[in-house]
Amino acid sequence: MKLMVLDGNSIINRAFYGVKPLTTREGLHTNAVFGFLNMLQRFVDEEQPEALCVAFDRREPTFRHQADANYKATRKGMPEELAQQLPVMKQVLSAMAIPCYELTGYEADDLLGTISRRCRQRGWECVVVTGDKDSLQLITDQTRVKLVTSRMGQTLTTDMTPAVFRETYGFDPIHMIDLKALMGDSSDNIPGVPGIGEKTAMALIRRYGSIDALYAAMPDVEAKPAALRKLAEGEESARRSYWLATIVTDAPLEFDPEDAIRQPYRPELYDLFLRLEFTKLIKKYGLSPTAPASEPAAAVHDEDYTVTVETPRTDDDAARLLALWRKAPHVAVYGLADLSVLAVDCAVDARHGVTAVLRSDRFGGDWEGLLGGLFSGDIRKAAHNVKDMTRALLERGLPAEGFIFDTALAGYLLDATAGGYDLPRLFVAYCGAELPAPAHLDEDAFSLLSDTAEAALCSYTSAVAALYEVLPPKLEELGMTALLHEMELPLCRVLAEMELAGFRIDSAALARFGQDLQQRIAALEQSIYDMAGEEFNINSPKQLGAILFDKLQLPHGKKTKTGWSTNAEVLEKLRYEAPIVDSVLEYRQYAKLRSTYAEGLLRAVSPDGRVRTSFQMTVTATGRLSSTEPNLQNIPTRTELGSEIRRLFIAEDGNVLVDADYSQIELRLLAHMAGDEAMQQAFRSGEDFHTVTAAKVFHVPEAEVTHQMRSRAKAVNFGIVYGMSAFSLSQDIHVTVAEAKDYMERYFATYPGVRQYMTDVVERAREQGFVETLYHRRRTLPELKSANFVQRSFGERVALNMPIQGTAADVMKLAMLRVHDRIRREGLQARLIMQVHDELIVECPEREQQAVETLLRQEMEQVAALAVPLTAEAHSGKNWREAKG
DNA sequence: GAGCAGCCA
DNA sequence: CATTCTGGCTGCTCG
Repeated sequence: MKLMVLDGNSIINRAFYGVKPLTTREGLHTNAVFGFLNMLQRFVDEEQPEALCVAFDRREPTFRHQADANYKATRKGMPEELAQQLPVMKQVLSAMAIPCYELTGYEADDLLGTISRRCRQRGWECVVVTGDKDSLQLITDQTRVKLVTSRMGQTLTTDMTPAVFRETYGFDPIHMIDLKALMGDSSDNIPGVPGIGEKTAMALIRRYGSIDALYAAMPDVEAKPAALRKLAEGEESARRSYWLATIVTDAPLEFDPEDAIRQPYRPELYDLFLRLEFTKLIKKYGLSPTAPASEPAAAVHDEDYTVTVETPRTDDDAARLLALWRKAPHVAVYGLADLSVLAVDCAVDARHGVTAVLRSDRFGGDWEGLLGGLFSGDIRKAAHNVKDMTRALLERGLPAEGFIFDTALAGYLLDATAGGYDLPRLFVAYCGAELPAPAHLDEDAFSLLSDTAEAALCSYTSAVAALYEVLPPKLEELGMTALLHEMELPLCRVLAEMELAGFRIDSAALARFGQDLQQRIAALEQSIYDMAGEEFNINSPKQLGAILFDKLQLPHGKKTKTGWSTNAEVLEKLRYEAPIVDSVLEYRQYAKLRSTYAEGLLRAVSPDGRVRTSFQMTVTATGRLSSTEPNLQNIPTRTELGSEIRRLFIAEDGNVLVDADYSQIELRLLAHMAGDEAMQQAFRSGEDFHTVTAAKVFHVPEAEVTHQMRSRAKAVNFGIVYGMSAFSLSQDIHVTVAEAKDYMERYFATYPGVRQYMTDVVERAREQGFVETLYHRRRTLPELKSANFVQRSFGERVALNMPIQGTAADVMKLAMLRVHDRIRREGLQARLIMQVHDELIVECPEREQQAVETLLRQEMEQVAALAVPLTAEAHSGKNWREAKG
């Protein structure tokens, strides 16, 4: 028979810090409970114990505290969010019929000791699960300690048997007590022998086994004279520490291993999980409600307007609804991400509406037919997050047409810096009321809580309908109607197809690349430790700073909020001070490539060998897209090694990648918008713009522009777009502030229209409270009115940058629509697969390569008519790096 | 989650 | 006076 006993406090503590905060609608914190249950499940699966129980600490002082005033005196209390979850955890365990033990005057460790001993007496095997190394002293042939550690965000367990322990420590488990008696424990405030550290203590215990044997051998103990003296002086402290560190195995606990034999869950577990909103767990544990849920009834929304809620069950029901929807000027749709449940809100007349709740689990007819009808072009739909709905539909081979409005996109256009556009938030902001029903909708919630989930779904759908009444006039007022209908909405389809297409990646090669890096990292790690004279976590800026600036006394540069900066810029300057710095820089480079790119990307590869990013349309303040899970817009390119990653993004067999990018689109837009004749002329000349700028700024013929002159001109060119100061420019190109100021002065003299534009745009922004792009995308700028200099300056830089970056984003979005459309019109198999702000990637059969290169260049260049030419270059290759040209 | 670091345009 | 260049996302540490 096997019993597993958990150290409740240790495990819940790990769960708390390992799981991101979760709160229920009632405001109950649940992350630690959730994490605990997940870990518990894992342990049970691994061990399959016949009996299971949990031991907890009590708050009251223990016998150790009473004997020693200092014991654990420096311990910090647990955070309130965690403390709240302890009683809940115990309730859950009780509902799972898992006994919990706690005993006044004793710590959980003592209960673990006592429980494991009783198991031994009964001839049972015992597994102690804890994150606390103190318990290792309990290891015997019948008692194993499952040591839980967290590394890199995930939970690892090590099974410590007597053999594994000896292998690791070099002495028997019971002598953990002796070790602690010598070295002490700062977190528990156990003194040990003052002056004896881990290294010495380990060596002594390995040699002598116990403190009794050690002190018996005095004064002939093999140790340095200083250590010997400390040992002699510290004997009393060591004996006392030994006693404090010894776990009790005979606590007066009413316990018999039989008590912990597994029992079925109790019925109250369902309600408890419901309150904790653990709907996934309800399903996983196969729980069901004690009382049947009631059927939904018609919902009355307000006095004059009645809504009937109905759920179609047959094809006849569906046909009737489809006919109704086709006649209506529009309907509002909202549904679960997997389209298993949807609600469609439709006004029948001024006083009456119908909300249809389409449930695949309740529908007996042709479900695909129903969805196919609903999402065809002859029903006009307002929805929330059209791109995601389109992706879900296309993924299932269904049509995705007739979307006439997107509440999330509208919210984004109206206020690009609002921070989020979920329905409850939009409803409060634009309809001035809370959403009537709570917002906890996912597939699991739905299958379990039909009435509440349906009510929530209906209220969400009615919110979409209500927002469709209020938002369009607001958009119209700001001149953004076209932006929504001609740019953002049609782009949803393009992006959905791109996401679905994905990007093929050579995952075997990526895995090898990661392993190579790992080897290099391991070697560097060792040499860094050698140079530092100790082991530490190189990934921790705090620990690294301590080594570099305290121990090695290297000069420190910039400070951060928490200490001295260790970033690449600082380390670069220290390169020649100490060889360790170079190794750290190299280590950082490899570690970044390995964790973010090799491992990170591998995690995201689908079984078909492609990675599928998700494009976010409502995140950036300027109108750009962003890419998440994984982010494919920041794949390395600047360093040789980094760009190896790009080599692993490849075309399908028989296909090529065509990569087209705009050349200096932001500067060209600046030339256009600022109306600067000289700058426009420079672009029209077709010469290299940075060289032309350098020639003008430094008053030399273009042929005499040096590499350094060009790169400085380039830095000024880019800096201008960001509203850069002379100080930052000086930092950037490593010259004095005075020189930087001089360069900027000469730049403005060369392109006077730019200075005028910069003054005008900020002034206009101050008057209007916003800036906008050529296509009327808008960003409000309350910062400009701030009394705080930092805030106001930020506002000014944003005012300069947003119209340029934002117009570039608009132009690219329009180009994407045109490229997508032309590919379709020409009947090509090519498909757009990526966008990286000024770059588009198309994957196509080899035979289409020429046509696609031409098409991309033409559509990108001709999408906007500006005072300067827009130019795009296209290159092809078998992989991304090659296609970059 | 905050803070740091580092990757992209 | 205190700062010092826009817009993103991810991984890691610390607690």
